[in-house]
Parts: sequence; structure tokens; C-alpha cells
Amino acid sequence: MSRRDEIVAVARRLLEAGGPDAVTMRAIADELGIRAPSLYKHIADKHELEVAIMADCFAEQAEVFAAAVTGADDPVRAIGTAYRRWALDHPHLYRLMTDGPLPRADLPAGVEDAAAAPLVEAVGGNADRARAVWAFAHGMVSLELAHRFPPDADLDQAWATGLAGIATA
Amino acid sequence: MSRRDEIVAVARRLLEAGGPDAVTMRAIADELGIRAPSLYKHIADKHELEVAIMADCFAEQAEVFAAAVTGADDPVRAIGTAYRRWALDHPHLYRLMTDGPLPRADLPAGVEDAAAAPLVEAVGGNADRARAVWAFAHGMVSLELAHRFPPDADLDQAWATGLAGIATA
DNA sequence: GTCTATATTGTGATAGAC
DNA sequence: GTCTATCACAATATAGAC
Repeated sequence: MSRRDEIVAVARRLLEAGGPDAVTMRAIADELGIRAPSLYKHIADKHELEVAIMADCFAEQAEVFAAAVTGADDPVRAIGTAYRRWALDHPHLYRLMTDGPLPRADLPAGVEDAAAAPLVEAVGGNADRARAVWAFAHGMVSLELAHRFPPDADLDQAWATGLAGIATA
Repeated sequence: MSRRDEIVAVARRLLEAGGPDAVTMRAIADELGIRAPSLYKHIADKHELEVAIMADCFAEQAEVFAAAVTGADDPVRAIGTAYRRWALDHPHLYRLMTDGPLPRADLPAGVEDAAAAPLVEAVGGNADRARAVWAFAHGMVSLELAHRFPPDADLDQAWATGLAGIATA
């Protein structure tokens, strides 16, 4: 594991544990037992770290979603469940990936498509339906992460209602 | 208009125009021709400003959504259109209202419910369906605001597919 | 109700020695 | 590849005079 990879790994761990404010160049360096300025011998700037973390996550999601559809009775439902699980397990990573425009020019080619492929296939290649399902899943997950639903809301039921509707529209 | 109300109005205008980073106590004060510390004679802290802006927005949304359903053939569709319009017209306000937990304890009672009421009624009082529609709309809007859809995506079609599915599930 | 002065805290990043 | 020293900047908020 190169020094650069170690830095990216530490940055990701800090982000997952403490959110964006916890990811400072000083904190990363402390974790590695070095000084902050030394980091710049291995990476150009902070943006490079964010991009590297996103690339990691897309690859991870591609695996998880592909595994979820394999042999599933209801592939859309299975992806929805996996999508929700991943987001709830990694809330800060999820936000990093969805809060703003993707730095597509800096990302390895194909990672975004690889993560989306299982869903596109699950809806039979219908792009509008894939986007609708994605938007629904993203909306459910981000409202849940933001604690915007009332505590007594039955989210499993809302997921079922939404996915069933869109998948069979 | 009290000095406090002027301050809130300026803060909202700055947020709409330049996003969260543009809303500094200095910028607000500059706009009013006074110094930043003077603001604290009228408001306790920055949080109070955010809450006041949110309250404004909920009241505004309640009006807009209620007007949208009035006499509409397809009320869910009408609210969806109005929801999207409001969000696209006020992206930074929309994010302020949806990115994190609501400070419900500090918000005037009922504003949140008033904004949600037209949708709840449009789906016949079915809470699960209301949440599913809301999540879908929120997902569509926030992905659009984050420029996450490809440029050639037909978003009108995705909206139609999603809303039709959920509304008739 | 406004002012000046200041506390406090934080950030990302660079120069240049070793 | 690491270090020390430091730049350059920005933020919210308070104390106390007027």
C-alpha cells in the first residue's frame, strides 16, 4: 500500500467516522504520525482525496448492487434494499457522492456506469424508469438520513409502495 | 419592517443569490450599512436567521402548493410540478430546508404540516403514499439541482413515469 | 443601536532546510 | 519524504465605549 493509498484510506475513515468537518489535512497527518505539509508530497490537494474516495465507493457499490440482483425474485426491490443499506451504513460517503456534481473528468472512466448498470438492467433498459426508481430511492434515503420523516413513519411500507408503483407503471 | 425583519430578509436574499458561503454576518451587515457586531443587538446568533428563513419558506410553499391543487385535474401531478418549480427557482433555500434535520422546536407550530397538507389530501390521506410521492419528488429535484442526471435525460418523462406509478399503486 | 477592538478558532497551502 | 516556520485568509461572537 503506497503512502498515497494510505492517505486516501485515512481520509475515508475520518469522513465516515466524523463527517466532512473531521477531514482536515492536519487530522489526516496526525493519524499517520506525520505533519500536514508532508501530505502534499503525495497528493496535489484536498480535491484529489475526495475524488479518490468517490472512485472507491462507486466500485464498492457496483459490486454490492450486482450481488443483490443475482438470483433475486424481484431485482428492483433487491437493489432498493441494497441501496438503502449501503447509504445507511455510510451516510457521509453517500452524501459526498450525491450532494453535488460529479467530478466526472477526474474520475476513472466507467465507475459511475458500473454502479448504475444493475438497476438499468433490472428495469429492462428503460432509462426513464431507471431514473424514476433511482430518484425515489435517493429521495427516501436522503430524507431518512436527514431525519426528515416522523419517528413513527413506516419507511418499509413507503419503500414498498413507491417501488411497486414505479416498477409496474 | 423591524430591524430584525430587515436582517432576515437580507440574509435570505444573500442565500438565494450566492449560497450558504455568501451568508456571513459581515455580508449581511454590509448590505445594511452597519457593522457585523451590531447585528447581535437584534438577533441571538446565526442559527436564528436560518430558522426564520425556513419559516418563511414553509409558509410560502404552503400557499403555492395549495394554489396548485385548486381545480387541478390531477392534483398529485400539479403538486409535483409546483414542487419542482419552487425548488428550481430557489435552489439554496430548498437545500436549507432539506439537507438536515428540521429545528422543529424553534419553528412556529404548524408550518411544516401546512406545507405538506395539500399533498396528503391529494393522495387521499394515505401516509405511505404521501411519503413515497414526497421522496420521489425530493429525489428528482435534488438530483437535478446537483446536476446528477445526464444532459440528455428527459426529466419530464421520468417525472411522469414516477408519479403515475406511485399515485396509482 | 451603533461603534471599535479583539478573542477565538479554524482552514488549506507553500518555502525551504535537512 | 519529512520537518519547521509561516502565509493568507475567514468565520462567529463578545466587551465595553458612546
